Amino acid sequence: MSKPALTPQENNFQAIISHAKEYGFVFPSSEIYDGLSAVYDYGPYGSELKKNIRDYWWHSMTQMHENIVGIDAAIFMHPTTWKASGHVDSFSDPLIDNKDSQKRYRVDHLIEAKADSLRAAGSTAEADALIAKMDELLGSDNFEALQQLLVDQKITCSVSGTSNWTSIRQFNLMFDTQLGSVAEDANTIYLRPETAQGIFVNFLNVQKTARMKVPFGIAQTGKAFRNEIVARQFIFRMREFEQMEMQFFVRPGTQKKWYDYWKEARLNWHTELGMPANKYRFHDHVKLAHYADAALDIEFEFPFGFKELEGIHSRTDFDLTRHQEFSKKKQQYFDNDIDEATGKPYGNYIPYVIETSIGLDRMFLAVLSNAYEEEKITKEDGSTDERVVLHIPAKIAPVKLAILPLVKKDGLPEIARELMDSCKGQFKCFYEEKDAIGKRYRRQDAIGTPFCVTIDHQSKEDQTVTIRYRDAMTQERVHISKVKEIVLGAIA
RNA sequence: GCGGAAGUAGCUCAAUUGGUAGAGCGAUAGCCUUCCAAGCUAUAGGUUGCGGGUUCGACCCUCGUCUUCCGCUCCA
Repeated sequence: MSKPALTPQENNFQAIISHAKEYGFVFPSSEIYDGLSAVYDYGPYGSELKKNIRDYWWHSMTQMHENIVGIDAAIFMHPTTWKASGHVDSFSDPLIDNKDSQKRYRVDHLIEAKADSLRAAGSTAEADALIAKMDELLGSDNFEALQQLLVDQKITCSVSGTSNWTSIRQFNLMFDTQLGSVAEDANTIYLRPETAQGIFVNFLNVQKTARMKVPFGIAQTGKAFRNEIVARQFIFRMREFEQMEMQFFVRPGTQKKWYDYWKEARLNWHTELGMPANKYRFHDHVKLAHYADAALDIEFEFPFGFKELEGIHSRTDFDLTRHQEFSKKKQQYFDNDIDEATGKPYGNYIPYVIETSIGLDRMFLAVLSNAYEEEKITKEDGSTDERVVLHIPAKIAPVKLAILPLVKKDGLPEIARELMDSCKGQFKCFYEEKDAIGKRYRRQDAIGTPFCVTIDHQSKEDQTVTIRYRDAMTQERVHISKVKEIVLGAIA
């Protein structure tokens, strides 16, 4: 009868989602029309935080690495892009319905289940043959034979017990739409399911115009779209999401070295931001995607467990080679560096690629869930109180500084306004003179503002103000001219 | 997609056997002038998720639907 008690973590996740909505970080999309499943909008503070995370990433990639440049490719791409990338063929699942029970299954799962039961019965060889047959038919898109396989193997629906199946259909995870003016047979175009291909098709444009030499990287942030069958867990898995990707082009044979380099470099990016190292771990892929010779996830401990936050993939020369085949345009690079083994230049080759790909929305959720705390505090008189505080790293906090005159008369607002005007051109500030000072501090805690400055009567005498620190709740008196310096020092 | 639970003001919750919706907090404006959510006054805010049905009458009963959460499933 009673619903199962929530674990502290689940409870905390609920609280984070509520907090995100109540304080203007994340709203359900089109909420007045009951929302749209797995689509969310970012509010005033959420959009600032998201932008700051994106900027921090962009800065670390394109400014801190002299050999990485950025691009901003269109979401729409030529349809052949997705044939070359393999998404048209493999980014889809073969589905089948049982006509009696109306249940829908993935065909490969049905067959794998059958193979498992064969193994359990000791018929290992038969099971292996079945799987091999399935892989062959899937690979050749031979759905009729695949369906016949279901019948031959007497695979039935677990609900109805019958094998009264519909025909097999492909469910593609890419969204498609129409583009008016292209040829009849190609007028379906897709919303990109990943941003990477925009980089690959521009490989030579970028290499030539920016005069890049291997090894070099191309960085990009932008929206991607996947028609997930089930999308859940707040902004963790959305149908429309934003990626921050960097493709690093290297000399063939050196990919392992760079894979290891980026594995460490990317983890460092997280910890340098102030995220706790113990909430991260690597997860090596056992089953590799069609394009990779090595792959791992950087997982983060979200309130619902360790989940993928970022991927590091060694994509080999798969993508560029495929684009070369499909476009009939050479995608090779001429390397003038001398190969010590031969004494001659390395010459023409298609570079290998190391990809780092992080979900911006997932990073947002990682930051938010890590920052959220319902903190018990003991007041000076010994009584206890609670505050909700977001310990967002100062660098990416939506608002850096709140400027609060203690009272709204006696000339204090004038001094506060002057400070506001001198700071707001350099970082995001918030001015407020309403309500008791304690209440204003709490409101800033709730949105993660790292610094509050209060102007009081003493400020008029000696030009000092109190600066109050979010995490420790301590404050100190400093000259008003030092405020900007302190904030800039913390967010640089 | 399947199973379970839930939807009343921005939030947390009330509302008798079915009798036409209230409070606290929050918000806004004002007073007070105060260093960690103080106090006082006023104001705004709801076709009870949406659509049918039963009824003289529905937040309440019933059917459908949407959304969210939990479990399974899915996530190259």
